[in-house]
Amino acid sequence: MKTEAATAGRRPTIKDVAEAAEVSRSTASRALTGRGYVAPAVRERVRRTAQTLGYVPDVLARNLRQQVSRSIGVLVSDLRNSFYADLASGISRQSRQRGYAMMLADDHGSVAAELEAAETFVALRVAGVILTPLSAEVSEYLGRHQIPVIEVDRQFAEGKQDAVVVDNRAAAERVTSRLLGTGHRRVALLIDEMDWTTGRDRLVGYRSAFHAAGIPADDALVIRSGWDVGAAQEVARGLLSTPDRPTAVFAANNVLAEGVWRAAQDLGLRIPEDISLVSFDDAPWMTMVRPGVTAVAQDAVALGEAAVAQMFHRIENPASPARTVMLSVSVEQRGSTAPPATA
Amino acid sequence: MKTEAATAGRRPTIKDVAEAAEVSRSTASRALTGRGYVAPAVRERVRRTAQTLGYVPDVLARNLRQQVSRSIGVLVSDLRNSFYADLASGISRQSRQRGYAMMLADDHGSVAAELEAAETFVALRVAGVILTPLSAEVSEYLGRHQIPVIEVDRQFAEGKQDAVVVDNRAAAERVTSRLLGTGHRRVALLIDEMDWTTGRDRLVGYRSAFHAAGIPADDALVIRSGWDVGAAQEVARGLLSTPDRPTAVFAANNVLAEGVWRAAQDLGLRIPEDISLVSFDDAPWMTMVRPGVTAVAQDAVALGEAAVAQMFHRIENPASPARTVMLSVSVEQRGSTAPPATA
DNA sequence: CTGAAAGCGCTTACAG
DNA sequence: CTGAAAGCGCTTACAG
Repeated sequence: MKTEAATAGRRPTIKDVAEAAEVSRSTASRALTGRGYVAPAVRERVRRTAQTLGYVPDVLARNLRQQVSRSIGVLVSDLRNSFYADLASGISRQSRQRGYAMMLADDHGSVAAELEAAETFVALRVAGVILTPLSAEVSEYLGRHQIPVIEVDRQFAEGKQDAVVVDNRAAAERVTSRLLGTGHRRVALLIDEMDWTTGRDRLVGYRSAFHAAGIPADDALVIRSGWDVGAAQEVARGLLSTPDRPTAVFAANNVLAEGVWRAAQDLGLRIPEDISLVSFDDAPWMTMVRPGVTAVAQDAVALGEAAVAQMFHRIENPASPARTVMLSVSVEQRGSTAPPATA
Repeated sequence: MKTEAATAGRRPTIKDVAEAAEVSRSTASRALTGRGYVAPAVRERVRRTAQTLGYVPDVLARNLRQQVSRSIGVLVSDLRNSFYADLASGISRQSRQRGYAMMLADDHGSVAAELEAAETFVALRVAGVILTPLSAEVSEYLGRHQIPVIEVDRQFAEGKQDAVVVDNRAAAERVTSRLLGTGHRRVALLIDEMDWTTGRDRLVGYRSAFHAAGIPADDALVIRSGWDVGAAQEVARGLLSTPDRPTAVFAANNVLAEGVWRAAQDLGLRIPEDISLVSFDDAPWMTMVRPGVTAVAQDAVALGEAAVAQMFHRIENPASPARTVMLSVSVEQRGSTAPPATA
């Protein structure tokens, strides 16, 4: 059974299988897909033939014919950041379980790269896109091309678009309240952006903790930083060098927390005796250092899985209203927080 | 210019563009792809029409017709491990730059999942696959289907298959030699596998350092551990509790190093006074803890980029002999290593 | 129960 | 300079 395909060195197609099994392509297709009738004996013969030829159907061609898509596009900011990597991991596992392949791209923070990746996804006819958006345009663009979009971690068009997020406001309020409750008054917030829902809501939660405690919040303690460790370290060094330095710092994410940690080391400040530290986002190093760093822990893998679930919900109910799924977080209480020395 | 596509709510095809621009599909195609002749005025009209219709060509259909593939498959062990995430990041960036989309899957250590993912890649007709192999079968399987394979980090068929790795032997010898050179005699190797080239070569390097120094190696100091932090921590706790405990531990990867670090903390052992520690693989936490951990640093992003380069080399030179690319590593000397107390 | 024909969205020799 | 026709690999009503 030497087929032409084998001789020519090209991949066998269904035509090769059909010829070798001496049936038509129609029958071969029905035998292999299991859709439509075919005599049991014939089906067996076709399947065996496919097996021996090493035939693997071209699912791209199949999908084209069936006018369906079995892949999803995933677009995150930076795979080297463990938060996004975990997210991708959750999405990957969950989507493969449903028989969908994952196309992954990262935009390394560039709005242009983000849009370019979105265009690629449209051209690839993915069934949907899960992304951590950098701009409002990208979701709009994909929506215009009728591609379901799930925003994860942050949202641009709150309530207009499906999203999977955590309750940033509540979590920020919770950890800030704890600090205030143990006697801290000068609690600084180190933050790198307030344009996204993440930053905005964390700021709001921080402020409402002061309000709830009846303590006036000092806006000078809301410190803006660049987004990388070096920038945060420098800003934190300045903040912690002032005579009336805060007694506690709430870092709005794990990168900023790393900057604060390093700055405290640089200045010889002891944690928590001289300064308490809380991080939004947990990270592996926070349990390695002494003392451990108290952190708001998001389960990024679960976030990814929930995004996939929402995506399929959307695909099955195209007309249902936009939904925002909120996942809970946990606060990992560690040694970096304690009552202030002066209290 | 209300097209049928717009009215029906389906995506515009080249047929819609052609009709709206009042040309044939052939001409529309030539105008949009730039291949083949078309009158300048006509080309402009077609392009404008496509623009206003929001036409995005289906690249899957195009690739089917052209019998080419513009995607690569990537298969790693676990995206949540920063080494693999960095690898994927390098591959992603480099492949998009060449106009290829990346399909990503992770096998979470399961040989069955690995093979399943490989089958999906064949069905998807990827141009090639880059993977961190778990078994010899997967590369064989892909090879049988004429899909170029690049093995990264570890190899199964050394010299028979393209690969991008680091010189594990040389690096392991280098760090072990340094320990011996500063007076250590009882240097343990903590290792989780010796079936892959990674583990095997690190062991060989460790041993040849002893040989080169003329010091007899004690095989009882080669300690086998499970692959996760908990297992390593337990094994290390046993090792460090013995009366004749080693004066230095060389952990064969970053997960094992974390286990050793935690075990030392558990036992109240000071690093480096009581025990020196070296890790193969750097990790963020190693610069956060005090003292920092001396590590062999592999640039995983660069590894990924090199794998993509090798993949395109292979695609362009299908018959060229298998090539193993070896990337250099650096040794990050930090505070966790010092001469032994008794020296 | 099976096969001939059409067609998914695209490109490309080829004829005019 | 342009369009009709064929065909990539597949599936699916439909006729027999």
